[in-house]
Amino acid sequence: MYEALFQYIETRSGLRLTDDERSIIESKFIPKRLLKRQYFLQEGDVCKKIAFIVKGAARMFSIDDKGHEHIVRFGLESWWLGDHESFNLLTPSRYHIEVLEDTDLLVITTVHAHELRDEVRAFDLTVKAMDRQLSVATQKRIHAAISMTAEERYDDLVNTYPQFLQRFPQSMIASYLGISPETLSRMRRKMT
Amino acid sequence: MYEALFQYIETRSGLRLTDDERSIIESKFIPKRLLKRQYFLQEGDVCKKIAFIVKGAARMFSIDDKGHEHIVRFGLESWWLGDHESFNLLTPSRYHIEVLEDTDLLVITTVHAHELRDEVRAFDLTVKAMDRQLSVATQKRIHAAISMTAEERYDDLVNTYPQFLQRFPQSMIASYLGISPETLSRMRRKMT
DNA sequence: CCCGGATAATGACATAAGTTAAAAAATCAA
DNA sequence: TTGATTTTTTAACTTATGTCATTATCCGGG
Repeated sequence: MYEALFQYIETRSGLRLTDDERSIIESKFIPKRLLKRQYFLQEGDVCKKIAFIVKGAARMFSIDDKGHEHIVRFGLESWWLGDHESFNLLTPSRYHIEVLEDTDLLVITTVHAHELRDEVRAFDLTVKAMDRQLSVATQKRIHAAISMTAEERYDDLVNTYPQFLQRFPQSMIASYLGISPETLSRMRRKMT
Repeated sequence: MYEALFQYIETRSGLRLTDDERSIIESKFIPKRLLKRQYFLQEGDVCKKIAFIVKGAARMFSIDDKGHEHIVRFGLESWWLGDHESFNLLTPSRYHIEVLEDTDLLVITTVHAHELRDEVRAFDLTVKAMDRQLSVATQKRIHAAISMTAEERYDDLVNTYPQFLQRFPQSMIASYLGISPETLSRMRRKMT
């Protein structure tokens, strides 16, 4: 269960974890299994935990006043779940986080995460690497949103995250791209 | 010149800087003045430096194959300039960073920034706080892009960054919102 | 294997936003 | 101040995308 996380930390940090450090990590992360359609976070709650996905899939989305869902982020194996905005500002979240398959998580609280960054250098380096990676990915997504047509954004997604097409239904891909499912369906027909 | 930066670090980190630390910081940041329309970074260059804006304004933008400019980010006093993607991945930047007024910067290299994070704890905390703030802001912007109409996005900008309307021409605001200047002009008329 | 619910595709139409071109207004420099 | 340049506004038209309704397809459970 924890093996995937150790692997992840070693790869990201470029450091080898000692047995001691592994125990520390095990003591701070709690395993949790969610069944398909269960929620990790609901709108209005403050996000006080983040989770490493060992196995499974999830989405983070909002619901607007017309009842439409907007997917801000997907999660798959070795990704993290949590609402950065709520987590960092301690404000009620505007989002839901729902797992789309039966999913195994390793959950850690804010406090434990801070402690762990101080106690295990590899973890601190990992978080820094994640922050960098996230800032790259989000900047790309913003650029895509303001400068590309829906078709170009879809192309981009197919190239960047081909696994999304296998794991998520088309209507959710459309929501992630910020277009209606009908538009995505038409685009796909035209492209083949 | 450095006073604004010291202030910024003390506020963000919640720590007081010693005279020693101030000297270290001064030794790593180089002051630089750019005149209106000069570039801090050009497309194709690798971004190896970031800069703190002491006084002035800037924009980071790309140019697509139709010659249209797309503004990804603005910069004002106490903000930072640099392309995260190029900076973190060491790839050639897809963006230009241009100052829009005569601008005073404090510039630091990647290497010096890393050293400084190790040597001055307040600086490390500041960078962490900045990363958090950035992840909040970018998540918000992504959500806005996929879930709001152009009009709602403009409203949001007016509330979140009212100073933008004073400092940047309307055509650049439109570019930042991902709409044509004509559309923004029409929206504004309708709203009054 | 068939049924029923979910997901995707399609068509007709409505609306939002882009494009092009021209005029009006604002800004800047001599 | 004035003339030149840039920015903004406006209008007519095109294109992209959304909406609503309907049909087709897929898929899992009996």
